[in-house]
Amino acid sequence: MENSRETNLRETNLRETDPREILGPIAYIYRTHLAYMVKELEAYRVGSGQFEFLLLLYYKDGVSQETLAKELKVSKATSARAIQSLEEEGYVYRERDETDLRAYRVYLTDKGKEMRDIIFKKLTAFTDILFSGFTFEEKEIFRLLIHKAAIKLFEPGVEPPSDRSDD
Amino acid sequence: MENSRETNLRETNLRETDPREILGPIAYIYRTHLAYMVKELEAYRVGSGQFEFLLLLYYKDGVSQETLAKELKVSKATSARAIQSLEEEGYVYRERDETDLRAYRVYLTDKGKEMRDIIFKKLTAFTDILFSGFTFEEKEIFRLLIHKAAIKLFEPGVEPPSDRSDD
DNA sequence: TGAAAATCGTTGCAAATGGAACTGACCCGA
DNA sequence: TCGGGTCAGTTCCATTTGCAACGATTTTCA
Repeated sequence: MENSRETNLRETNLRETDPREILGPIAYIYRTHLAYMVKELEAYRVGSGQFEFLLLLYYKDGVSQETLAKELKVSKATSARAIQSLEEEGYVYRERDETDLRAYRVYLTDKGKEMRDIIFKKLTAFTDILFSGFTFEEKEIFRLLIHKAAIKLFEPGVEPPSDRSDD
Repeated sequence: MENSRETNLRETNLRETDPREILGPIAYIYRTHLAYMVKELEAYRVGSGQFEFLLLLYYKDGVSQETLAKELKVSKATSARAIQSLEEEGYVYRERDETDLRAYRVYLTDKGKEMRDIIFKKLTAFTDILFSGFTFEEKEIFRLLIHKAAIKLFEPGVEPPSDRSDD
């Protein structure tokens, strides 16, 4: 909002984007995606919230439960229980952080690493449906824009917009 | 989309889009959005899953619980309980469908209609954060693309991709 | 027409989730 | 160094959710 290029456009903000047209599809895709993965990974005893932790570990191995919670935007209680389940199923193991005895470091087991291709195959099958009819450019634009949007939420405390003086 | 301009490009589908880069941000935005709305609507005793039903009723008043469930991609049990809560709080009321005595028709009360501006204000505040730094064109492109993606999931039965012969 | 199948809604049950309280460990400043 | 504040993790409790079974109604079709 601090650059002035946009404000020079003659029809910049005449029409405000309807928030339902953004958040509705996001919720719909999220729920469909979740139900899809639950069903696909049921045979591996990987529950609804758990595969996202595996996905995160695939490129950030050895992080703490709290880090996982923050990156996935779930409570640390949920993170603890998901890791516990994954540990019981043999997908991850935990070691105490030697430099911080409060924290664990969560690592993938061989079994956990073997799930990578399986999970990715399921995810790709889903995004193939999602993106059927998209050109490659459209996929890239979408990827860039949704990333650009999501990182706006990443700082803690974006959510409380103001004092609730509007009611 | 069916034009062949893209297939002439030399590097069309060489790189497959990483599904995590799509579904990760979607889950993150969804959870942040949900937590945000729960907190903002707590004072009105509108729970986490309930405001989405109100949003749907704002442009589809008088539909059945099952229709609401399908449009929001939740179970009909969840839909029934959400409507029950909204009814107890005085936001909606139900009438039996005269032509189908199994079904209800869910209508907004005056109190429910009054919530519209409040909910929209909260939603807009959230999308303002989400879209801060977006040009108007980017917002529109994003809106179009996410809608285009979501409707791919709308047909029942898209999720089961095939027989599970991959494990 | 009449029985089987499908549809709408409800409820019991199990799983997932967040908030808050709690324990143990770390950190910072007087 | 020691005491309060912070942080990682766990657990209790309440809420939310989906699935499956069920009752009541409607639809289908032979």
